[in-house]
Amino acid sequence: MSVRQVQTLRAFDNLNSNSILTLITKSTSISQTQQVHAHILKTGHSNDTYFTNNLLSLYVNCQRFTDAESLLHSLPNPNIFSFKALIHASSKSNLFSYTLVLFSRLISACILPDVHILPSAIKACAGLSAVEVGKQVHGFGLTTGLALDSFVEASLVHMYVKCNQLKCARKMFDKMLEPDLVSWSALASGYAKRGDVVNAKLVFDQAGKLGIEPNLVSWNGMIAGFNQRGCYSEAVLMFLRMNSVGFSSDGTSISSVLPSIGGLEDLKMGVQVHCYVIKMGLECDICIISALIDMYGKCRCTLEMSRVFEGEEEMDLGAFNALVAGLSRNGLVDEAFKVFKKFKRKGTELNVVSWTSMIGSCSQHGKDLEALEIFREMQLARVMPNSVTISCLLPACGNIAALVHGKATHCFSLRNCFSDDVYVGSALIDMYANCGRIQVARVVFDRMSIRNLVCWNAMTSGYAMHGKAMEAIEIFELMQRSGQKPDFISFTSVLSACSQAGLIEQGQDYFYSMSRVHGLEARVEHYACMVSLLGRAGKLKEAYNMMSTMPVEPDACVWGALLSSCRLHRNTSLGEIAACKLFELEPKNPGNYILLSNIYASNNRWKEVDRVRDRMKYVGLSKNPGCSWIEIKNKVHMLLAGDDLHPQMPQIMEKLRKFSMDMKNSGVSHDMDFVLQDVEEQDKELILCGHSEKLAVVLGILNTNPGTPLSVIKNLRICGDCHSFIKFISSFEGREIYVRDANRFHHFKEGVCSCGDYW
DNA sequence: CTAGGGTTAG
Repeated sequence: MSVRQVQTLRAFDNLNSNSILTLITKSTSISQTQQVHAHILKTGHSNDTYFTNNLLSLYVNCQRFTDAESLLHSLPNPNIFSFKALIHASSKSNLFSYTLVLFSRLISACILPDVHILPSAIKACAGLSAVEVGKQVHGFGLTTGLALDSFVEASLVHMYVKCNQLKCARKMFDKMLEPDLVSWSALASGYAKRGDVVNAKLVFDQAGKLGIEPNLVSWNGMIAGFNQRGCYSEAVLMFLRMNSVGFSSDGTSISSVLPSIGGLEDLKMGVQVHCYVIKMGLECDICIISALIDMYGKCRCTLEMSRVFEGEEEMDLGAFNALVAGLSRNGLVDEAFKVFKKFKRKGTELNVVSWTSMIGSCSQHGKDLEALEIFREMQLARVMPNSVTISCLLPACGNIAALVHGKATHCFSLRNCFSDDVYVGSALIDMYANCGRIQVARVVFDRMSIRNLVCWNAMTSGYAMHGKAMEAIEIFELMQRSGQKPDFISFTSVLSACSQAGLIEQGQDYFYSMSRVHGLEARVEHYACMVSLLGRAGKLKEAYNMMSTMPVEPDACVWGALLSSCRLHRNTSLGEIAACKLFELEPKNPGNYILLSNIYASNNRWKEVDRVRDRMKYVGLSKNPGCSWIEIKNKVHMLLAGDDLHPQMPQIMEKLRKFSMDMKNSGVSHDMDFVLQDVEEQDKELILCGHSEKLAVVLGILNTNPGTPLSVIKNLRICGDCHSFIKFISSFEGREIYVRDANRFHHFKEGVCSCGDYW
């Protein structure tokens, strides 16, 4: 003990206890508190509730909750004041569970709480989202009459808003004798946060009638609420309205409205707000900087975005995260990765958002292996992933059919209780479907307690991509019966399922119900499904006619669906029209040339096959190793199609034999053996064409043949439909396979992948 | 004892 402390203690000796307490009640120094404690013990006041309560408050002031707690325990007869300070302080320090423990101990000690303690307990319920406990406290307040206090009423409104029980909050608010500004603000912004635009506006516009004058916080709460819920235009309108009634926006208003401006991609307004920020000298506010970067990123102004970032002196993680997200949003994944690596090297402590946005950026841009690698690094860096991280990582596993990693990620989310999240659930369904495990996808789907549109769509499209049309339709119908309205994506999946199953009438009914029943205007991908639906059934003319009635110009997917159907039905005239258009739209896609040459070959028109080959060379596809193999591919196609009944089969076979000879002479192997031999050549691109089911069988053979080291194929391109692909992937039972073919997944996502489509 | 408002990842 220092000399000074001894002197202080001596000084205390000369004072009576009362004067000590009045002298240092406001003390926050722990040493002084301990000295007083020593003095109380010495002077024999330790059993005196009055003195101990005051001492307890001193410990609370010093944030020494454990010391205060042991004092509380030592008291033989605690009273309301013994609890008061601890309850208030613990609630203020967000130690909500402790607050509720203290509150229940108070009740068990038969001490009646007062109107000051109740709000703290209610605040704790709000903080814990413990609405059931909150209701009990409310009930207690009603029976004791304490709930009539305006502070208590206001805190109840707040609690119900925080617990998302807006109906209770509204009832409580309407019952208040003197509705106050704070409760009113909380209620209105609560509605906004929930996306209930109607009620938010209703309550907000009640202000005048209630004699409430909105202040800056009220306006900001509304803007932030609408922004959080994605009601971008409402947020911007609030911001404009606020300015028009003479409120000048502060940093909070700006950082809340900027993401909405970005969401609306309203660059003009974004720039205006940026100017205002500079004028008001707010450009040093880190939240505003992050929001500005985010806004410019969403408005596709990557240059301006980087300039705002570079102008910043102190490196802020939020700004860095916004920059990475902005770069990746604009397709500049490599740039994003560079920035990410630079900051990692610098030793910047990256948080979950940084890691997650980098993982998401990779998995969305075909860098799936990198996404998995970054996830591994993230764990090494001991940053705890959350449900968003998992929902970004799962598509990476699905994209490359990395079932082992997908399962590991699933286990990870089970261990960490992320699997209840709807986004994680949907991503799991998608991943299992992409890995050929549709039954597992269904189990995940069935186990979900809450389902949103994304889950239903994932399950429907999963079944559709597996060719399980009846199941896809069943899910689609179940979704509507459960009260979930379908959107564009739901229809794409169900139409694609109908097309695969040849359910023409049902598909047409769904198609027309889109606008008639659901008020959805059919998009180009829906037309592609319809063309495929009709075309597959041999109604090529009808399909072609439908294309001419489309409100939008048919794109490559629609023409591709027609060309595939033409190949299926060996229709040269329409096939030529479709191919001609496709050569214009995507001259570098070898699949279109292959399909057309298949049509010619199946009609025994070999001169035209040669012409297509020349054309391929002309557009620069001759370097494509697949190009010189076109005859073989045709041959494989014919063999697999098993088209023995083809009227010109003998001639075709003759021609094929000749091709085979040529191939042999030029050193290229032929027949079924070619498939097995060629895969042993490293780095070869292997292209397989064929009718889906037959192709799937071949791929199965190929894959299970012990002498076939499939791992040596660096580029495998399959011209088949989704059945074959799925079959291919699922035949790798227990083995890991990585498939990189962004094109295929693009088509999958669009949902127009149909029989014979090329990807 | 004095409540209500901010950025970035799906």
